[in-house]
Amino acid sequence: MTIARAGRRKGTSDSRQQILDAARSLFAEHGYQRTTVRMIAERAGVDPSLAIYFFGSKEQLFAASMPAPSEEALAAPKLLAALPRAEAARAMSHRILESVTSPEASNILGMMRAASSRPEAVAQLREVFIGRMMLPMMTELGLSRPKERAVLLAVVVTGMSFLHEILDIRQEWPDLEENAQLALLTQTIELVLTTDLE
Amino acid sequence: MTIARAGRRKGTSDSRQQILDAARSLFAEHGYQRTTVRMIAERAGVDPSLAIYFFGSKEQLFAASMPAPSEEALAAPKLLAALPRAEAARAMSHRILESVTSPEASNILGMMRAASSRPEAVAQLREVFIGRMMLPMMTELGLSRPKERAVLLAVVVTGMSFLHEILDIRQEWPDLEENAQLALLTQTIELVLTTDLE
DNA sequence: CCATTAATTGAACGAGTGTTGAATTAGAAT
DNA sequence: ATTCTAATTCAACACTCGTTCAATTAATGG
Repeated sequence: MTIARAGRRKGTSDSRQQILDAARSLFAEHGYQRTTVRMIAERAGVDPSLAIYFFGSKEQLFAASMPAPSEEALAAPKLLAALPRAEAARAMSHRILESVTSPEASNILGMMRAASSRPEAVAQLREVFIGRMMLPMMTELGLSRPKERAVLLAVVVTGMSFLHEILDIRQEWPDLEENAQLALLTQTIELVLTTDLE
Repeated sequence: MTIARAGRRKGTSDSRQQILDAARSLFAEHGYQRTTVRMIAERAGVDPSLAIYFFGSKEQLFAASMPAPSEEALAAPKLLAALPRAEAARAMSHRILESVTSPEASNILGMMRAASSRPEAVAQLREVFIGRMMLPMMTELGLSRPKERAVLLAVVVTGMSFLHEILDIRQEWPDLEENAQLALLTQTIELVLTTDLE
């Protein structure tokens, strides 16, 4: 067992990216405060000071680790726009339930939780979550009042994920099956899509 | 300006309650981690060690400071049950928007946020929020599948408050007026109340 | 009145935090 | 080759936090 000596490593290094990945997952998992620079460094297999060396501070590392929306998520609006409206609602609710249920795909929602008590981080997240994900869906679908609809859709999504991830509704109500969730979620989304906002 | 000397004060003291109040508001405002015992003590006008003396630890103080649902909230189900269903939906959405908008009434939702990264605190909050507030409403209204409806209602409420408190949707979309919010919220709640869950 | 207990402060401890500086090694540039 | 810069570790600093301990003052019970 050789301990790592100081100095630059041979060849090219992906330490920077590994720190970024570790930070992203840990922030999403434990929130900002509970995640320490030392934890991030350990998961990245690196010295804590290296993270600071690369990003300047924990604060800036957090900002840099905010997830950009996946290409898949950015492509979704155009795909959905091709479908008839009822189909679009069903597809969206499927996608939402998926992104809420699957543990790795919930990066953005984990980040929302991480940012929830940090006013500085909120604007950036709002831009990503609503501005780049929800709003494009609404405009691409050609709906009236897209901003309002985007916000209301975000209400459903965040509420769903909050209850799912954080309050873990499944543990106490296992008989609330996904089918029932999906059914009502679909209707709710359809409502957001179709309601005439005077 | 006389500085406070050690020793018991004359007469009866409400220090314990003041610590509890300070803790409740600060936890709801800043979350668990960002709230320090020293902050609580300062707001309560008291020495930090007194808070520990009374409650044993910050952990136990947090548990003790969890808000019980107000008597008003507990009385709501019976009041709503008297109304026709459409009226009930409107009344509920009003109540929800109110509780989400007013800064002091959002204690429970602030606590949910505070507890969000602390698994130990989650069960207690779920019991209060869903079990004692949402579920009674549904059963009192005599609806089928009250558990599912309670959870779905909670989805709307938490999502609404999350966006309002945390992402502060108003700052970037000031033109999203409360009327539009209220209109769609009412419809969503009505949907939760009336949809036939197969 | 005396002993006990409750309430309160002040000072300090120990653990953990983000961050810095020096030292070391490797690639890049001249 | 030599110089410069980038990457890396290690040790340490300053700070904050939760908590503890001793001291002090007031109420309470016998």
